[in-house]
Amino acid sequence: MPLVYNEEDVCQRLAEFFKVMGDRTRLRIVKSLLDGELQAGLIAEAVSMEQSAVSHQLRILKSARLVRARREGKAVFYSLDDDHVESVFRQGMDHIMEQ
Amino acid sequence: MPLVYNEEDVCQRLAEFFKVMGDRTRLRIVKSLLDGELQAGLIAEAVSMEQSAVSHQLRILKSARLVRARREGKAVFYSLDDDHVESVFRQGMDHIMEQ
DNA sequence: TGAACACATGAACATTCGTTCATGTGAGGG
DNA sequence: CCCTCACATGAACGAATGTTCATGTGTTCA
Repeated sequence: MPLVYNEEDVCQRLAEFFKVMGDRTRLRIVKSLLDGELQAGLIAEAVSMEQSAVSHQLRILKSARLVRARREGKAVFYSLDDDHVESVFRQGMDHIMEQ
Repeated sequence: MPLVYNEEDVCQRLAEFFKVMGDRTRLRIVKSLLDGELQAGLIAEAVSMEQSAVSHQLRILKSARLVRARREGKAVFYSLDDDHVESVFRQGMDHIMEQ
């Protein structure tokens, strides 16, 4: 894997990242994780959605490295993967609040 | 228009914003505008795409207030609408460059 | 006014996406 | 072992998305 990506690859990968952020359900999940890790079931409760739908979205968030999972017995805990996710979330808020 | 939005609305509007950022073509357009305004035709040239396709995407970017347009004679010049667009772009880069 | 240029827009099409429903998997308790 | 709990996954369906092709709009200049 090269250290420097060409413009095409960068925009492609960046687009994939933002595409994952570009869904209301996934953003509500991310939002529910801003204060720390949460058990999968509680996330579903927090966003008032079916467990299955949330699980599908968690899978997408995990594949894109926006969240990470940790198993503890029967439960699985999810948390934001790195600080940039929160940064982007908040910068986006700043943008939509403007004007 | 209220000053404070409820969580649902925020995530909805935020998702719409990121959805617009979540396309390779549009990101390449945004990228081409990082250094300042550019004539529509030159943007199409910069991203090596048909004028029509770029125009459609510019429309979407403009509706979402990511870019703004300025007409000067026959030409139309586009530029990023506010600094948050660039901030989000760069924060996104930081994220995908990590690891 | 009419031709040329720069750009916008509408229809149509293939593709992608998110949800639901049904079922699968893995861990713990009895 | 078998049942239950917590979560994951696959198929399928309707909805949304991005491009192309054809055409429309608006501005300049002869």
